[in-house]
Amino acid sequence: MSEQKTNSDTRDRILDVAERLFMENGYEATSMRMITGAAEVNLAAVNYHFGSKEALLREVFRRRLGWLNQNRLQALDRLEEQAGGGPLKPSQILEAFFGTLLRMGEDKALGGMTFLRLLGRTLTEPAEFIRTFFAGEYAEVIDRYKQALYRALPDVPQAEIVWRLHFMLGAMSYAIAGTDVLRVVTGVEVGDLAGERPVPDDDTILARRLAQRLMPFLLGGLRAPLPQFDEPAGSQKKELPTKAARESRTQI
Amino acid sequence: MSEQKTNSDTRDRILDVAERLFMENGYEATSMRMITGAAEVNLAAVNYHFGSKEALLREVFRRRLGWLNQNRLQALDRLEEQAGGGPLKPSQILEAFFGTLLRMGEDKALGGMTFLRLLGRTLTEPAEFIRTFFAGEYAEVIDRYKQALYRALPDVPQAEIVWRLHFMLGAMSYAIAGTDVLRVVTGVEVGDLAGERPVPDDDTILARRLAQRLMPFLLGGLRAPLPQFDEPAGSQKKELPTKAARESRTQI
DNA sequence: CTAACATTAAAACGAACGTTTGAACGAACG
DNA sequence: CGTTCGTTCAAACGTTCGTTTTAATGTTAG
Repeated sequence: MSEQKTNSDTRDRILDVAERLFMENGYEATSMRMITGAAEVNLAAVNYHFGSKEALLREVFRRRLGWLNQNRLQALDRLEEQAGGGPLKPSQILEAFFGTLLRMGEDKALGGMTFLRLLGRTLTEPAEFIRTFFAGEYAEVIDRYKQALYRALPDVPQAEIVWRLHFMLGAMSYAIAGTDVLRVVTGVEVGDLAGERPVPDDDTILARRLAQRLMPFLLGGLRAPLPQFDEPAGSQKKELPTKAARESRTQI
Repeated sequence: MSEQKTNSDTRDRILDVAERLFMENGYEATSMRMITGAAEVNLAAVNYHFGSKEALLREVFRRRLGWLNQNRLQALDRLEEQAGGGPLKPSQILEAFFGTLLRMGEDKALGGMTFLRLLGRTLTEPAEFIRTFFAGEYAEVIDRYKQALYRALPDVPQAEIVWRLHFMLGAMSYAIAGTDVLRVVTGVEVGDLAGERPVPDDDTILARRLAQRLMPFLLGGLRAPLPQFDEPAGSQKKELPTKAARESRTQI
């Protein structure tokens, strides 16, 4: 779906270019002159339209995360409504959370894989203003999904669920960032598929493949057997933080 | 003969401080003046001892990754020897790969959690010289472990294994980076445990907890049911070795 | 002691950074 | 027409960046 972006507008051109360059180089390594140069606008345009470089980055994310998290909440609303008060299946919850995100990767109007990669790389940036911003943007969504998972997995300690949500976010972030040592893999995958028929788009294929591979992995991790704690026998562990810290390596 | 007398003071102090500051601020946002100032050495000392800022970062990693990947290889050697030519268990492989890393987090002499966090955050940095460096440092280890996993999971398509190795690396990187929206979790965990007895160290506890929680998750993800491919044409996408295509790409 | 070498010190380099300024432009409107 | 107002422009601001230079200071061996 060819979307006619109003690229004639200075403001949008800056946002689009900044999104790409921040993804390619990171925030610090991307200068205002690189952005305004590539967008073919005046150097002062960023400060005029957004106020500062930090505010520009925030706006780059806001226009995408707004849509994303809103749709995540709606997806959860829909599921809970059709469940009629009962708990959801973990797979449904993961599909709503991660599927909504990964579907952005297939839609260029929503930023496509460019935004997904930017998001994955920025989530680990240590800059304080970035962390603060993300914390605010994600607060409600994370809380809602955490509650949903608590209800979906009543026998799993809540602390354990939070850890695993943490791990799932990491697996996804890293995978969509796609900067790592295994990068070639995706190339192979896409290459294998390329000659079959009229390809929609390399990034679109990648996004679909990624979703297809990632979701079973996440679900398997989420539902993995719990680590063994030394506890009084027959205890019905609720949320209680386990007392004994095991020195021994986990026997998996 | 000559000892390492020359590397005694200034050089090591720079490395220690750089490790911490790169972790806290990222590579680009950490200036030479911040490093030399905190290390209480002259500004020119970095260029004298290491040549450049890039070379400094490489050396920060080299002194840790050398130990890490060497021990990873040794651990794998040991397992394969005692298996006498047979395949290893996936849990053994993961323990060797991730356990070796996570044990660094408990040992201050090996960099402790500071280095682990730095590693997790740097793995997603887009700078070319960083990616190139990591690719070289990890090449042998990744290849060896990939082969071990292929043999341990003969019924799983190799491409799928690589994807999941990818996901596992992500879950671990993100978890040890510890910058994300769920950051509070670790604080709660550590706090719950703190008053118990003479605490080894907050970071040590965190490293142990992390290993204990992460390993079952990774194993669950690795062994999750395979995704079903709903390919329109043919659909007998059994995904056997696909020999030619696989060898066509050079591994990292 | 002296010569040679390795390290540290202070100062400066040019380049690039994010941001600000003040003028110029162009459409809108009375 | 003149005025206003949102936007764009070229130029410069002061600061900080990584690196280099040159001299001073140990340190070691002949």
